[in-house]
Amino acid sequence: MLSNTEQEFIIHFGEMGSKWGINRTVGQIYALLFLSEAPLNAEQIVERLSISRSNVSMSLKELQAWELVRMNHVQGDRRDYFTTPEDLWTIVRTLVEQRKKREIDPTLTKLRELQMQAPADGENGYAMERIGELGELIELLTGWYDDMNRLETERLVQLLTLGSKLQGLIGKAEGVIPFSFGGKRRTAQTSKTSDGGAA
Amino acid sequence: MLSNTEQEFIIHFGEMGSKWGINRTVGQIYALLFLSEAPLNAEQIVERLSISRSNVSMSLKELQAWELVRMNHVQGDRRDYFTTPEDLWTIVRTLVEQRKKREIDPTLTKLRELQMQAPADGENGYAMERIGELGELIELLTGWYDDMNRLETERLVQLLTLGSKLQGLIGKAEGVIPFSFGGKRRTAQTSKTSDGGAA
DNA sequence: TATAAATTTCAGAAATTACTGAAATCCGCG
DNA sequence: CGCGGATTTCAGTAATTTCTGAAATTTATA
Repeated sequence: MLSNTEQEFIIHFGEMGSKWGINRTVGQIYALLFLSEAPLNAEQIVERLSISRSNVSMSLKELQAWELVRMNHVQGDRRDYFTTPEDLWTIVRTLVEQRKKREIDPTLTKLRELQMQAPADGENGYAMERIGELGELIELLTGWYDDMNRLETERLVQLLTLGSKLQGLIGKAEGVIPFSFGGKRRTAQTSKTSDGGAA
Repeated sequence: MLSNTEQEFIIHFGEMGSKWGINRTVGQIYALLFLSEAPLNAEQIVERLSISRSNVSMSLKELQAWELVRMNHVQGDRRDYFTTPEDLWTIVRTLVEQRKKREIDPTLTKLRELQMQAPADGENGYAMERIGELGELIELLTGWYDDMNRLETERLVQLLTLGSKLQGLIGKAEGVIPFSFGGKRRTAQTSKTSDGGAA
């Protein structure tokens, strides 16, 4: 049924999925749909990947929750069919957006929360400093991401293609550096016999 | 020993780690070191996180393999001490570099390999098309990443801060769009009764 | 080289996560 | 309404991953 190429691709994405915290089956189903021109129904996925019907059902739900797969219907067929978006840029945008939503945003929230509830009067200065720095870094990066995300794909590709050539253009805008990352120094405290300290 | 803030931060990063395919303990150790001004030795980590010595040993090895943690030595002390880099940008660069090396590069290699071994004479045209597209997309993105990575941090921050303001400058460079992502159309084949097809 | 501290290895236990089959639910249509 | 196919749920099992303690190894120095 599946060509050798498809097999290998699917297996690769199954393995890759693991490294991404996505389970193997989910990765494989995604890969299968990605390579498939026509939408597939659950039964077809069962056949092609040799996994149980219930596993397919649950995995598809997961993929839909990530908005990586969408459901279609075919006239005169009660079954649900599934596809991935045809446009790869749509896929990239969704992936980044979802990971941001699930991983970055909650972390930023947590960091700000920790800063709020901190006694403020210097209890554990270094840790608070680091938490603050990390929060600012994340905000810089997500701010930039939001900007990029607003661009239409064509513009985005232009920017990406320019790459470092952009560096030349930089001088023309104000050279404002708002944050001071990299300027913090750590006092390399030697901490001898620190094991028995206040334990 | 650990302040409440540190506790929460560490627990958060343990949980986050899971979503990243990194195990909880590894995430927690990293978080602990990140917040710690002074380098810590294995025994101190054992105490603060209440995990076994062997677990600490293995997790530190993993973190070192990722180059996210480095080993220091203190005069007159035989034990190994560990720290995270003080500069957050160094951390970001390492993270991205490592994930690229472990996840993106092997995938690109696999895609190219599949393209090579494909019968070329149109066996399974659509899948091959998609594999090609995906390869090109990844190359565009990693090419851009390489460019950015070459920039010194100060320049990089400038670029990130400018964000979409850059869009205005774009017109000044040649508006060459080398790839045609998003231009492919899928024949939305209806595939009735496709379940019994060639099975 | 002997010794003692520090670290690593590794086999098995514990915990977590993934997967299945059976039953329940849903849903369009006669 | 009730039939039949499609889908979902879920409890139990399988598989995988994580973690530990004990033993082995490494290493600095006496």
